Amino acid sequence: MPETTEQIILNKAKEVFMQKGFAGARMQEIADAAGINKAMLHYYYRSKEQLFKVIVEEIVQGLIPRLGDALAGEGSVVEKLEKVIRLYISIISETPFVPMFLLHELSQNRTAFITTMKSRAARFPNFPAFFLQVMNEQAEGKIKPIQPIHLILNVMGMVIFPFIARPLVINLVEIPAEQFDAMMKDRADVVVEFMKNALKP
Amino acid sequence: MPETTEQIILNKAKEVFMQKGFAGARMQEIADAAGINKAMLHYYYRSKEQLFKVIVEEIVQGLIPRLGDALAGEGSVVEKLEKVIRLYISIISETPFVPMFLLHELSQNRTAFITTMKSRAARFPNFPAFFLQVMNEQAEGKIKPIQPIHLILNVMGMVIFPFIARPLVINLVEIPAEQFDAMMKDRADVVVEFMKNALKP
DNA sequence: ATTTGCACTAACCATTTGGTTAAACCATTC
DNA sequence: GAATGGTTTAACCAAATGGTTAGTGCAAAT
Repeated sequence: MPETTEQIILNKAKEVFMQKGFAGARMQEIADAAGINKAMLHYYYRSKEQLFKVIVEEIVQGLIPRLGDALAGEGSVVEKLEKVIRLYISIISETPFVPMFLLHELSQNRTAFITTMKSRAARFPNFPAFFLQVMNEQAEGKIKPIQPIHLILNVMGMVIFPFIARPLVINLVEIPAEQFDAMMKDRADVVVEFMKNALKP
Repeated sequence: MPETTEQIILNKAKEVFMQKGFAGARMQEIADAAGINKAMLHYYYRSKEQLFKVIVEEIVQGLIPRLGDALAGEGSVVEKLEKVIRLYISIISETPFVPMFLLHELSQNRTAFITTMKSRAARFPNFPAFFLQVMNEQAEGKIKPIQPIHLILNVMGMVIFPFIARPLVINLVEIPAEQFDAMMKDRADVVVEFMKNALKP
């Protein structure tokens, strides 16, 4: 069964929005990519803003809950962080434009965008509980002392940065794309080990 | 002595471009911010593209050489990385939009932009030499084994990520801006220690 | 005093861009 | 087979946007 026009539009729009951002995306380009008339975009999704919103909701929907799951379950801090690292690197590997897209749009402070994200991210990972666990394990001497927020910034930074810095590494450090991508296969293992070493008391 | 109009334009354009990106920036907005007629922008800088180019050149100029210096001098791997961490966190703290701006524009693959960056970043930090040093110290057992490229991705990720994720943390994790910024004051110390622990053999 | 040349503005222009409309197409229903 | 209703298109529209132009103001040079 072939995709419905509505679906085709959504998929193509996702590609264009993710690579160009809201400001850089053109309705005409989306229509061309979808192989349909520009009027169809408005027929199904009313406006650029609206289409954008639907896409953001979809993306966030598929991203936040899984992070929540990884942090909420059983396991030590190190075990949970390992889960988060492996999970996110594997997700992002399949949709490498997502991080830059979300972070860039977030940095624009478009209230509509932030509202949309908030509504979809309501059940945002249970950070407070995780922060407590970090402090407890530190008190017990199981891991080196570090403020929880810094810890997750460190981990998320190591996980996400390579994906958004890929063009920088490839174009300016001039490492060939294939070599870079090959290297990224080991990335999860490397980050997990780095994190474990850094936390070992 | 008051700033020249040319300078005012450049400064205001820098603000607008850095916060909105090339696609999101409007010539009219720059003109308004500079308190002058839109025609002046073209009088001094010919076109949006041209103005953009000048700004990128300025930004890159003030960024790359200093990284080169930090990596080129004397000192062990850990000492050099500590220098890089402290240097970049202090630079970015004063111009927090720069990383997102550069990374986002880079991700757009606008050839003009990449060419401009390349020409200004020609003397890019002497990475090969640093990579060698890393491998030597590993062979001597001075630091834990890790592929050099992963090591710098880890460090740069920890340094840069917090700045580009600031809106995410503030808006979605709902940590107040002041609290976040206060925390960032310790950031360099935290990252340095994390890195040292992770590399300690 | 007149000319010269740079700085500057108001008004304008052409193109792009998001969005609309009226009509055509086409399968299903009556 | 005519009517119905959702889908699609070509053509169009108004606003926004990057860029231009003709001319004004004004200080320094002649």
